[in-house]
Amino acid sequence: MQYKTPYTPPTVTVDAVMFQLIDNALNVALIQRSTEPFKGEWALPGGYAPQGETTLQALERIVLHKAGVSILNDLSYIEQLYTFDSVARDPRGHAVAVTYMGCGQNIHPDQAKAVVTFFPVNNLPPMAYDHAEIVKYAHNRLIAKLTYTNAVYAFLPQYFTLAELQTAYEAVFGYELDKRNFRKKFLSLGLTEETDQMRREGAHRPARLHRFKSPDLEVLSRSFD
Amino acid sequence: MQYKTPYTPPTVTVDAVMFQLIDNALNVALIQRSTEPFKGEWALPGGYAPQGETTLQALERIVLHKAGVSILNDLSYIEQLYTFDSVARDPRGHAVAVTYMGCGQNIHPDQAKAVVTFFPVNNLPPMAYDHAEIVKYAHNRLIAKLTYTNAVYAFLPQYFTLAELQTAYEAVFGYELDKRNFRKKFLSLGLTEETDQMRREGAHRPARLHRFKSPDLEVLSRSFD
DNA sequence: AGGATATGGTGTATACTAAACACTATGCAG
DNA sequence: CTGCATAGTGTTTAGTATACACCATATCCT
Repeated sequence: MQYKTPYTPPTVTVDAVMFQLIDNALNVALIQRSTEPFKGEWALPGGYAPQGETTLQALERIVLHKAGVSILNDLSYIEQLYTFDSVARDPRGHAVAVTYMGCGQNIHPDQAKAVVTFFPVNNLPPMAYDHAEIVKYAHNRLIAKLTYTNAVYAFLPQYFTLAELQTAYEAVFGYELDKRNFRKKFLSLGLTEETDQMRREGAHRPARLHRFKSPDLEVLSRSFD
Repeated sequence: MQYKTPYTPPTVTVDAVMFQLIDNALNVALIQRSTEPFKGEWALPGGYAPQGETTLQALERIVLHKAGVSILNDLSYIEQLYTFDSVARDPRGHAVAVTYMGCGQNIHPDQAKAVVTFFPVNNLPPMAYDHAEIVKYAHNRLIAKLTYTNAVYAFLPQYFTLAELQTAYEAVFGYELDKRNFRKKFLSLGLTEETDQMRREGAHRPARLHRFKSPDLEVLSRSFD
């Protein structure tokens, strides 16, 4: 298609919403901006996506550089979230932000560059741009994902107890579940299997460790909760 | 963030997947490309999104120009679908495509520019780029939307029969529903109300017309089918 | 006028899923 | 050996989903 004026694309940026459980609470990774605009404020890690790289490739490079986290290696699950493009969202001018959401169970920032800080989703600091809105959107998507897929696996280590599993759901959903009903329903999905290992810790009965049969994302036939 | 080389954004394009029911079948609006690449092939209406316009504004302008359809006026529902950005998807070079999906019940292309053609989703022609994949993705999203929201309204006129309503669900889902169970379940959602109007057509008992109480998209508490 | 036709409209029985709810089991610490 | 802290387990009841068949009624035709 021809334009009278030469075609100028908008700025394209990428941002990552990275979730992790810390102390049984759902947390998000933020960085403190070192430059204007919003210098000193908290923001999602992200940056400019140039020609020739996919947005996911750009995000991997940028988040590794700015936050010391490899979204490909440190996250167990990642998906595109939404593309935010209101003209006013960036004070420097029109920017189209392609956002991604992911979850990990043990995000280890490279200590040399570890400027990333985790905040509980229900106790977030004021954030730059429209990033508070993006985090909220991501949280809603995450709740949906946990109800119709096996995505919880992304928060858990390979071997885990049923109590840990339930806690992961509760942290994401934001409310408590009944232990007996939870186990009955979850186990009936057949996603996991018992192992012969137990976890012994503290002055109480040890817990059996379970693991997922498949490491891949599956859509459930009967959705969960 | 600083780059050694000046920042060059990728090309940003927009595409629309517009659904409509025709003869009780789900159809998609396509146009025949008039220029290379893929000249003569069928494609989703779309084009370049420039700096300074939101992607939705750009889409409205482009689809009106190329297909004679106003997505804002002719569609009852529109939402962002996904952003496709594999580097290889456009033979001219890296393009990021922000796609939208919408539904209408009476899409009237401006006849002077009416180069848009509707194809049934289960009998699509070969399509340019990755557009076949995009349509499939949109169809899956649409099925999901109809199960957990009241989005069917977008396919129906203001006054409709329960048979038409059921047909809309069947056309999107791709399978038939039981009439009695359908009515029981749907009516229990309380989204619609009876009117005192009837539709008389053909040699049989007339059907009562219903209408939606609210014209807005709502997420259902108990999802449908 | 009355019968054929074509679609509109309705109910019940059964199976399954969801929700509420409390006690025993077991390893460790003291 | 007792206390403690978490692990682990079943039943009852209510609600939702599924399967399934017949009567109602306006029109058309003869």
